[in-house]
Amino acid sequence: MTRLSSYLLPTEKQAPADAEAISHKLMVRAGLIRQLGAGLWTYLPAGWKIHRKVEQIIREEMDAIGGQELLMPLLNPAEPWRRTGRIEIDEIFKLEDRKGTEMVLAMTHEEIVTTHVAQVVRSYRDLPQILYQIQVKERDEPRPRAGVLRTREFRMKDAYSFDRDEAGLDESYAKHIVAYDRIFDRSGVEWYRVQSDVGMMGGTDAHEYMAPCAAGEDEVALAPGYAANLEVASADAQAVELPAPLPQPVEEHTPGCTTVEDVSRRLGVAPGAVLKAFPVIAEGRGLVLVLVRGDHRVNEVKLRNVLRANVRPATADEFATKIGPAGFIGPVGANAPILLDEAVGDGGYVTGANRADFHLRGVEPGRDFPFERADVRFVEPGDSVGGQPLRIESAIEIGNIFKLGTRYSEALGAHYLDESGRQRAIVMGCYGIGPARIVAAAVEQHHDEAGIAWPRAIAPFDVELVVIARGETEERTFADRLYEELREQGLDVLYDDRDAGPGEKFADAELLGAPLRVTVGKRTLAGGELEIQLRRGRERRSLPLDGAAVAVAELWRTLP
RNA sequence: CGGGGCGUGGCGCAGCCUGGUAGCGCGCUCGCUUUGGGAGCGAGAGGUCCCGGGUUCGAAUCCCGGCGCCCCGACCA
Repeated sequence: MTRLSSYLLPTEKQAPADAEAISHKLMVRAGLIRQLGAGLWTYLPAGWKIHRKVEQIIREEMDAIGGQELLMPLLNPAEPWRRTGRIEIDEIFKLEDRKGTEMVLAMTHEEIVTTHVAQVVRSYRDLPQILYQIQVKERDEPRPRAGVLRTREFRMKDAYSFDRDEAGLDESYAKHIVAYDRIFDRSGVEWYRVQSDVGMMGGTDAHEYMAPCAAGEDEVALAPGYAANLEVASADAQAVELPAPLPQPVEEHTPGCTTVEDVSRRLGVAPGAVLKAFPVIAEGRGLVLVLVRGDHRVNEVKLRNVLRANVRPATADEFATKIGPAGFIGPVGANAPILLDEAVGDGGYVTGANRADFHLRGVEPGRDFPFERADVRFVEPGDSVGGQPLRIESAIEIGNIFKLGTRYSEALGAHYLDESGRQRAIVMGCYGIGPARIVAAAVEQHHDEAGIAWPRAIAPFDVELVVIARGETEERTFADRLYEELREQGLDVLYDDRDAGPGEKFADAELLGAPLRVTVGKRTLAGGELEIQLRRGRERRSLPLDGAAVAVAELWRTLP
């Protein structure tokens, strides 16, 4: 029974002054969410309905691949977090109980689920397992932002797979791909599954699910048949025109030219014909000189993965003696290993001369300096993959899947005995989805100047029924009956029975964004036709009064 | 963590510079009128001006300290 006259749906004409993201503005204006503090949001009834619809889709698809739902405490003893070393993470909320025992608020549940599995699983016969929950997570984010997109408390579907070996993990991983593809398809958002960084934590494979939209915090590189997080994306660079080769490097006076732009202009060569020198300190390895084309940028995530070590830019002091003065450094004569980006083709380049106010022309990799080659640059729009042009879009990360391996099982003693009686570590995967981000992404992707246009599957209501009449009138009697008939058709109907004018009702209906609006007024009864508005595109249609409820239900089933 | 901005009825804002009755629009309550795209008239309710301290006869306003929130960047296991 959802009559708007008695339903808590506080809509606003004006967005909160401090809101920036569209989903933030519209979700507040539509009466779905209210803020309590930085990164802390209450879901009001209609907003919570949407969230629950998304959760239900997730449940159904997780169950379909054999996932078993459980529930683990949010409040955790610190001990398992200490055993995996993650107690050190700044984002973890830490507290003490009255006895002074250290506790943490879980930001995810690898430690806890693995602790239980370690206690319970003994034999290879107990594996594999897929366990999941939909539970609150707490993260002390340095900067919560954009409404519900990045919060300090949020619900997350987190799943964990436990397998006998890598082959088993591959199967569990593949199952999650099936489930996730279906979840995001059913939710009605546009999404891409992209390769992502596995990080330094021993993971072997990882993908993220990305929903393109302006408010996104991530960037994805997309080409037909290719999708990757910008952090790890690879592509073929556009060719660059190089000057004619020289028999040996020639020094040029370039006073004050410390940027690629300065140098390329002064020497009259394309920025891509200059080599950008980027000295870094690799943990446990020391100074490395990274070279990329002047029109490219060094990607520190790829660099870290290539060097298998944490990397930071070197300071001028750290490279002054081994290489040269800041602003004029280059590979020729550098006393440091050189990593040359794969996009640097054969030919003569301009590089720093390792002498203040001078550059070298005609420097050829190999002939003039030794190097190792690696792919360490960011891809750029206009690069290509398999001959197809690459584009870069911002996106919201709505899910991720990750092959963990044995990092947690080893730290927490999750072992089993195999067929030959040998003790082995359980091989794990973890799989997350943020339902709130699906909701926000749906708003970002599906809205217009009037408000939200929900995908049918996650809309707060299937139909909003608007009656234009006050008091006991013929229209209202008709609308009351139609309301019941629509409900009998299985539709979830919001009935705007308020004593308000038509303009206000229409505006609120379009703001809230149910896929269909049905209007009953004088005009309806006089004309013998019911007016229907499809929210997407605000297209209007008419249906005969006779059998209207059935026709509305049929129309609803055809919507995206 | 670096940079910037903002805290005044439910929402959006003015007032602050130059100290002296807290104001506007929307919303809310009551009455009458109005009813197919955010109505009209009239009468009302509602504010510790973020908090603490200081200056002053007097502080929303000036000074000091704190807190909160937002945006950009860094970070995001």
